[in-house]
Amino acid sequence: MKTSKQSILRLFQYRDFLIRLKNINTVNVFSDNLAKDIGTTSIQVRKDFSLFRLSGNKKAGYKVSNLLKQLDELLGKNKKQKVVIVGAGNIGKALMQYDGFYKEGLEIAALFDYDRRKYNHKNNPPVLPIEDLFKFVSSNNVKIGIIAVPCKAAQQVLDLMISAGIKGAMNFAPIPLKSPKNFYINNINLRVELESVVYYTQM
Amino acid sequence: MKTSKQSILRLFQYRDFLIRLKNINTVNVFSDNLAKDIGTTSIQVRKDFSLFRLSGNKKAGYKVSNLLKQLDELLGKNKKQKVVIVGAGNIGKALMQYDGFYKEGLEIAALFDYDRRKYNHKNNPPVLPIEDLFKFVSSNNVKIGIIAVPCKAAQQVLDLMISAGIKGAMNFAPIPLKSPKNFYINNINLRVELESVVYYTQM
DNA sequence: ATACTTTTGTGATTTTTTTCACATAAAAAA
DNA sequence: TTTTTTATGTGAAAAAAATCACAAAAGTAT
Repeated sequence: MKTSKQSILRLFQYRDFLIRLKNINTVNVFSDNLAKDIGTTSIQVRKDFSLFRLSGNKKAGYKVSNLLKQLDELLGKNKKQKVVIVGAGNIGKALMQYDGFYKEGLEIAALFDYDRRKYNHKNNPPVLPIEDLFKFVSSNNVKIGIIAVPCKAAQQVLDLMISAGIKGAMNFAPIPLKSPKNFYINNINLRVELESVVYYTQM
Repeated sequence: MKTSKQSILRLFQYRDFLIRLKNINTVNVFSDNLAKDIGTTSIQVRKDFSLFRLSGNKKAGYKVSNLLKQLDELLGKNKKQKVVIVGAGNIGKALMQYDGFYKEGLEIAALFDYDRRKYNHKNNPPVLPIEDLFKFVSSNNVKIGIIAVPCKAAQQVLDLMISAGIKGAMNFAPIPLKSPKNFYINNINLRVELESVVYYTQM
């Protein structure tokens, strides 16, 4: 099958919209509606679906619940995934408190920090000492990590995650990290993102 | 000139690395070093430079300070840019406290919120009532905004920003927003980013 | 029942982005 | 000095992604 990174990202966005539609009891949706919502064209939407063998009904569009079910299957959204966050600063806390994750099968299982003043074993999720990460990750079979620590600690945190058995991470430290080929890392550099807004605004 | 969105984003990343190199007094850099750092190839780096007429020295690579100067010019990093954040929650505060912006000519001029308990006129940057946004933006000539409010308020905030004269925004609300063609909006959907990590980890 | 309209689905085409291949220059070595 | 080695720079080629063009199906109108 000929897939692409771009279309997979869009599938997640379509799914997001479909969930919103389902919540307001919308039954049918057209490729054009999906396109408008995520800011692309209906041709792109249908092409994406075509690549993944997702089909609708001529003239009648797509059934929201049906399409959603197929996307869930395709994107592996039927299994719950545990996630750990390292760094209980503002970004870590923002992600911890974001209740949208849980609905999407993403469970923030725990936060970890170097600063003992931030420990909170009774919170849900708990904030634990970084020393506990290795044990927690292996005994809870966690595969996903989020790095929300300052630059200088980021590589060290990633190495620890890898050694503990984590397979993919989202990194907020604005510095590229080294990881093995079979490890997937998604670098989110908010400064660069903001800088690019400035750039395009000046165009 | 044949440019591309992708290469512009990379130029910002190269620049990031060059700043780090300059800070440790590195004088020369090779395309291969730049490539390794941002996770691409040296061919890509040279191609990017070629597109923007950035040149180095055969066999001796590039002069860090010289390249940085050229990138600053190219990316419009010589002018200071004021930025306002709407939403003084965790994400808003995380961005406010991130001191990396200031060094990059990005000044968080003020935060705005609907919740009066969050107001703090004496803080730097101040946290002001949303009602003050229009006046603040127009009198301070702010062109960039950051939307860090819940979904339901996001479109309203964007409309307000647009009416006040803001030209580009970074949006953290996980819902696509409508804006005119001449407005640049960078949607950051952290949930989708995390979901894609999970997806690629399962591959 | 037939024509018309709307929407999906996809091969073909175009555009964009990345990679290749190699000419060219400069430094280092012989 | 001449050769070799190591980088850059870029047109050409390949790959990836987006768009086009149009067939096909299904609903609506006549």
